[in-house]
Amino acid sequence: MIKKSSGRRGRPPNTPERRAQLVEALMRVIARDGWAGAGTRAIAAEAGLAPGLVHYHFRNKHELLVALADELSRRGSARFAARRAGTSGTASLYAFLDANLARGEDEDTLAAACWAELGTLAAHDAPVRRAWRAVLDARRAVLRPLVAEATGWAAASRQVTDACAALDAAMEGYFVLSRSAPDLLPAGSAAASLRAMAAGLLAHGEDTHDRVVRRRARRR
Amino acid sequence: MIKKSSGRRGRPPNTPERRAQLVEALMRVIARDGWAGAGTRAIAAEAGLAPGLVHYHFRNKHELLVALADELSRRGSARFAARRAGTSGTASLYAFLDANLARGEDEDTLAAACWAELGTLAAHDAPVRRAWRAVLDARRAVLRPLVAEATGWAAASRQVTDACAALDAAMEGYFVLSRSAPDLLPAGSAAASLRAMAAGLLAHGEDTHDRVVRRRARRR
Amino acid sequence: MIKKSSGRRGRPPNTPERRAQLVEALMRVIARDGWAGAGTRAIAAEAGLAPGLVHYHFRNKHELLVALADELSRRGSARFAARRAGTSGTASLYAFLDANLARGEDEDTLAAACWAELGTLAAHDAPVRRAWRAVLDARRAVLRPLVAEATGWAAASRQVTDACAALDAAMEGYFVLSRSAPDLLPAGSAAASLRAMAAGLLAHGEDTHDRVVRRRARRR
Amino acid sequence: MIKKSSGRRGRPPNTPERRAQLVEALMRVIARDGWAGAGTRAIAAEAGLAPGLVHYHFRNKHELLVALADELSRRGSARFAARRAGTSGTASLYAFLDANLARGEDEDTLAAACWAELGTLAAHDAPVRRAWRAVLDARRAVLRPLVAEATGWAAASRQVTDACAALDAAMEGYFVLSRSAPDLLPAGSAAASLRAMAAGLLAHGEDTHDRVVRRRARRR
DNA sequence: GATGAATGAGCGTTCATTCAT
DNA sequence: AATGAATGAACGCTCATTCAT
Repeated sequence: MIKKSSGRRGRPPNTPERRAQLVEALMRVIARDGWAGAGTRAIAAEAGLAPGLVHYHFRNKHELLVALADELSRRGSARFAARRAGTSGTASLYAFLDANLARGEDEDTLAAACWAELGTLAAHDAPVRRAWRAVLDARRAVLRPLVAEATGWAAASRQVTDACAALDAAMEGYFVLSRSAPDLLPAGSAAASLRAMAAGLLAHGEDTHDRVVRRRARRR
Repeated sequence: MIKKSSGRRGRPPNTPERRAQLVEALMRVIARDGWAGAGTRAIAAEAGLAPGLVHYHFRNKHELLVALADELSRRGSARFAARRAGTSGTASLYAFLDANLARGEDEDTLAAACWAELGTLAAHDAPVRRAWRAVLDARRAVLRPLVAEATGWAAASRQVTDACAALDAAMEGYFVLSRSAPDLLPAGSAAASLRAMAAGLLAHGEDTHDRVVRRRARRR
Repeated sequence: MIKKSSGRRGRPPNTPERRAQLVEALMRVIARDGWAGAGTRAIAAEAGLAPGLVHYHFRNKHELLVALADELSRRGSARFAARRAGTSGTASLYAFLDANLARGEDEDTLAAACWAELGTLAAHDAPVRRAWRAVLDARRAVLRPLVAEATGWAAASRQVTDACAALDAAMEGYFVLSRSAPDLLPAGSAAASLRAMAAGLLAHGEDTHDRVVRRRARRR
Repeated sequence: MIKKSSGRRGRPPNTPERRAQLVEALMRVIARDGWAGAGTRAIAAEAGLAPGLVHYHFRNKHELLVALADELSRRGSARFAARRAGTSGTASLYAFLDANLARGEDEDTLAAACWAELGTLAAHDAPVRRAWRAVLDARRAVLRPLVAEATGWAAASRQVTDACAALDAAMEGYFVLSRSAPDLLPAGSAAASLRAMAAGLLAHGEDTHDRVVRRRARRR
């Protein structure tokens, strides 16, 4: 039971810190051993806490996973915010992609590994899927206007939707490959290739856009 | 050693059929419940066989997983072979991409789901990684010349390597998303977007290629 | 197929050969891996036969173990018969002890290992105990008159019984130690020490005998 | 590393008690059903505990077995210490033999049965062999000076070594026979016969000793 | 809040035994 | 007689979860 303040007596609640501590430990364990290696005991040990604490501060493992998804979301947003500063148009879009895949000081290997793992876990576990999906949707809410701005298309258009999906997919795939076959990804190639793919998508959408517009014009 | 007599009489072996049957069952179970749900008992039940049979026909679970990787490889090769017939140049490349992602009669949802699962499993399990990687390498051996042919670049060049990696990543990501968030992928968008991204990669490589060539020219 | 003659119709029964073959294989497996390592498949493999044959020629594993006990008994009797030839009195007794423990051409390491294993198995398995006990009783029937002859005591006397038990125990223990701690038994020490222990038993019995006789005399 | 906080509060550990409880249960199960019957579930049931607890308090079954060996060693030492009090020379040696085999208040049937089982297990299982052997060596370290004192021979001499081995073997064998054929061992015969055998060994060694001394004298 | 024991279901695997061919 | 597949119980072990202290 998460008793929040208790007024006077008793010790001060430290549940938020403990939860953060455990989520942090979970990230490290997943990055090292995958979800299969993330038993409650292993997580607690990684956090330097007693095993029983996991279920004291989290109802169950799902909740811990959901908390992890939130943390990943926060980190991603922060990275993007830092990179976006002062950009606009296509540059903003590239800043978004770089925030996810570029090597550098703000690169977050742990988060990438966890995100890849979550993507697969989400397939079979409804609560996890909901949390993972929430993050994805939040990210999409950021990405969509960027694509719209970079192209001039309507944010709700099919072209934008498809391009966003494609970029999501490419990023997801890079996360997976960078864990399971890192030697296939020359350092720095991911961010550059992603920009190139984005460019291809925009150009393609452009063509489609033109065709659609022309077709509509003809109909009149 | 007495040669097991080798006389004819006796029950005829059926291990190949059983192995295929079990691999097939494993695909269905993984597609439905993920690797975490693919216990030996569940696999046997899905195949309609007794639990003990799994370890009668496979030395252990890893071997079953390796057999699955082989099967995925075979299926992928077959799909591509069918789609490639009579094409050349960029069309062959597109045939390759479509073989992996296009909707249609030859689409293989089960295989895609398993492949996504394998990609994550491979990160923490050396034997699985070896099997998975062998498939990836085989696929790369097919993809590389296709990209080279479509662009005129040297097959061993950095541009080709990066483009292949990018296409691998995009496909990988589409597999993940199509399981965990299928509603985000409008039917048919994957194959089209992948072509667009490929085009972007080729154009980008073209630029790089030109720059490299020009730089070399200047050096003289 | 090892079809021997076929007389007329049907094949000639070869169950006795097969049984011998399997018992022989069992001895080797037990000597190498102990009873715990003697699975039916391992036994069949050691014999170069198909797994199913074990239960074709034996009702179950117990029966195989009983057959092993018989075989051990036959071998022991044969070794003693060879060594006894032309001896009498104490020499016969020593021939008996040597037949069980002396190093030499007729030494049977496999049999010794199996006998040690059987001794422990017999404790918890009634059918095995019966077979093992039968062998022990047969051996006792040989040993008792030897002790009686070497000492002049009545074969049915308590002294003889105790001496036989002590010799049985010492032999049993030597079998165990020679497997689990062979380096503690200097080559050749077993047979010599056993003779010395036997001598001690006979002398002790002598004392007891005298005391008993004297006591009886006094009573009159 | 965060030091697990080490605050006082929390459930007090009880692993030592539980381990003792489980070792005790293991002894009973082995005495009743042998090692083959000593599955983790059976042991836990005998101890009145949940099955999972076995592996909570012991890393694995081997560790439990090693703990059993330690316990047997402790019990044997205690019995001997009690019987040895105030004795010297041959009487101490007899006290040692009686501690292992005499009937009486301090007799430990369970321990004897387990020791017999361990002796056979040790043959094929390296970790068990190490534990069993450690006990054997400790016992030998006690026995050797006793024999040396009772005879006046050098503790490191071959005669002493052989005599110790013979006594070890005899005790080992009595343990086996007392389980698998108790009716062959009249109550009380074991301890008496063992003394007699020991006497025989000492006398025999005496002869050998004399012969050796004489031979050396002649050489001069 | 915190600790570490307790619980029991489930996992991969082995195995004696039975059965179809 | 022989072969090799089939069966299901059991094993050692792990784990999320619960609970007493």
